[in-house]
Amino acid sequence: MLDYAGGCNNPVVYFKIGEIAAMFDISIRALRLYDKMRLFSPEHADEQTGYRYYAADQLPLLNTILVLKAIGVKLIGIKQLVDHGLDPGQLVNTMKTMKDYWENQIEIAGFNIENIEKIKSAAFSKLEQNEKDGGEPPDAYKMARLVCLENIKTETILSEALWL
Amino acid sequence: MLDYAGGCNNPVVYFKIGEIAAMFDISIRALRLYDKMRLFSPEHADEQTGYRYYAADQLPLLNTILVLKAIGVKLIGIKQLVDHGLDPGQLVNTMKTMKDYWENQIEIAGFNIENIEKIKSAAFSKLEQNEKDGGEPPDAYKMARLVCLENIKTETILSEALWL
DNA sequence: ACAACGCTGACGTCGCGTGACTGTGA
DNA sequence: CTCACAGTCACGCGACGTCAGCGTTG
Repeated sequence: MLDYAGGCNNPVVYFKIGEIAAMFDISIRALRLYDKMRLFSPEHADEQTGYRYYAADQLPLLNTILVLKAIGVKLIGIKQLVDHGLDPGQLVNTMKTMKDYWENQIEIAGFNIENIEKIKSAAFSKLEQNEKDGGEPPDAYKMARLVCLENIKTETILSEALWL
Repeated sequence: MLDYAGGCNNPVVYFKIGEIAAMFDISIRALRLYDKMRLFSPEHADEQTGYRYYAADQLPLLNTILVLKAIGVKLIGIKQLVDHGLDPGQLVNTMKTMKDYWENQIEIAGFNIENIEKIKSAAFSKLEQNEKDGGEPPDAYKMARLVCLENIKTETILSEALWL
C-alpha cells in the first residue's frame, strides 16, 4: 500500500497486485487475467516497470465482480454487465438466468441422488448376498439396470432387440 | 444387427457402432472414445475393415456405464469400477462420494439462490429509484456489497484499509 | 546484496467429447 | 452412388496454473 498524490491534492491510496490478491483471497494470476481481458484493470500502471497499482475506490467493483463470479456468472458475462455500468435491468435479467440455472441444478441433483440411492442399496444387497454365498463373481451389471427404467426409449429398443 | 455363429452353435447377435449409438442415444464418436480408452470395447472387431461389432450381452454393461456417467461419475472413475468387475464395495464407496458431491451442490445452489435474490431485489429497487429520479448513473457497485457481508475477512481488511 | 515481489508470454490442465478431413468397404 | 464405417489431428470450453527468464522494491 502506498500513498500517492495523483495530480490532485488529496492523497490516493494504491495497492499492488499482491496486496489485492491477499485481500480478496484470489490469485495474482487471476487479477492479471482480469486486466488482460479488460474486466478489471488497475487505475494506474507504471509505464516503465509495468507494475499495476489499484486505487482504493476500485475495490468495491472488484468485490462486485467476485460476488457475481461466486454465484456462477461467467467472466465474459460479468464483463458485459460491468461494461454497461452494471445496469440494473440487465442485472435483473442475469439474476433470473442464474436463478433458473441453480434451480435446475437442484433438480438434477435431487434426481441423481435418488438414483445413487438405488444403486447403493442394490450394491448393498449384493454385498450381503456375496457374504452368504461366499464369493460369487458379481454380475452387478444388472444392478444399474434397475435404475434406469425411466429411459423408456432405450428399454423399448432393448426389449425389441434382445427379447428381454 | 447381424447373427453370427461365433465358434459355437448358438447364434450370437451383433450390433454395429451406429446401431449402438442410436439405441443409447449417444454419439459414435463417444463409443469410439470408450473403445480407445478401453472402457467399453466391442467384443469383436473385423481385422480387415476395423468395423466394431458389439455383442448383445455387452449392452447391459454399456447401460451401467451410461447410468454412472449420468450421475456424475467421471469416465476414468467408471473405468476403475468396471475394471474391478463393478465390485459392490467399491461401488458403494463411489456412490457415497457422489452423494456427498450432489448434496454439496444443493447446498451451494441454495446459498447462491439466496444471494441472487438479494442482488435482484437490490437491482429492482434501483430500477424503481431510477424511474423516480429520472436517470441517475447507477452506482450499482454498492448493491453487491450488501450481498457479501458474510465475507468477514474481506470486510475486515477493507474496513481497515478504507476506513469504511 | 538479498528476498520477496513484480513483469510478460506461452503452454498445460481438466473432462468429454466434437469437427474437419480423408480414405475404405458395404 | 451413397452410406456407414475407419483413422487422426486439432480444437473447444473456463479460469486459471505453471514455468521460464528477467526486472523492481524495500
